[in-house]
Amino acid sequence: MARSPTTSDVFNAVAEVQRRRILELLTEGEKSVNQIAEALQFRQPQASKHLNVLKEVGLVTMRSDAQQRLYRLNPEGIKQIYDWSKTFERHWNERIDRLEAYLEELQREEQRKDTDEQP
Amino acid sequence: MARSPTTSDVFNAVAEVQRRRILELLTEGEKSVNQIAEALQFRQPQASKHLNVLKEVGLVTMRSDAQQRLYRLNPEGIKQIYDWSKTFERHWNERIDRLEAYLEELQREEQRKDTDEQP
DNA sequence: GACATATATTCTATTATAAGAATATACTTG
DNA sequence: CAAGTATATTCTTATAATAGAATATATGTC
Repeated sequence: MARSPTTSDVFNAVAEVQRRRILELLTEGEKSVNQIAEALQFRQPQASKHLNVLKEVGLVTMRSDAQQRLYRLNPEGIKQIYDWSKTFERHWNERIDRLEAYLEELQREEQRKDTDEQP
Repeated sequence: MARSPTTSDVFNAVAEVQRRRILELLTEGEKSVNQIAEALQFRQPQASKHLNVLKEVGLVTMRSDAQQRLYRLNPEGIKQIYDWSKTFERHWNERIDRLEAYLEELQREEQRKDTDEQP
């Protein structure tokens, strides 16, 4: 079995760094294919291909204006990734909690040492 | 040029749905390779291979206990994905704001119609 | 050391890119 | 309709991955 197609879901679509760059660029607002290609330094066909993948998984929407195709970020798609990653949130928070608890413990030890040295 | 290796970063690593399932399972706590394989219904070699990818990108850590290899979730890796997706947060919030504004506008229109019908 | 348990590695077959080059399509304007 | 502009599609090449099967490695026990 081969790897899942890039169009199978948002996770596969954003695995490609160039497509993440497109999404980041589109936070500035709607852009044409050529604007995207120029800004990110790739050739027009590559821009079209990547945009098509993003469109298929719903990460962008497209509208036509004369010859131009204007692509716009569809944030709902990225929210899927956000929601999934957020389900792990308590795990890294717990880690930070444990680290903070450890640091506080160190401080208490330091203080105890200081007061012990007093007499 | 081919697709980036699955070990190139966390985004490529979690593109595979089976690896996401492993991460979700590991939220329950540290587990051995066989426990993971059994819980997720894949064969031992596949479990080992997926776990190795996750380890290489830092999404899990491993420790040895006799013959067993115990894998544990490393949430920092998922936080990278969370942080990236979170930079788009204002976009889906704005969308919801616009939707709410639109719904309120509809309601006001309904009310205006109702009062117009009164006389 | 022989045997059992737990895990990792290797090999194969199938599938799927991603970039580049060339070409095709769609729309606009003179 | 011819020429120009903007974008999409096709074809090629090189690379990579996933599952399965078979095998190798490491550790524990008798």
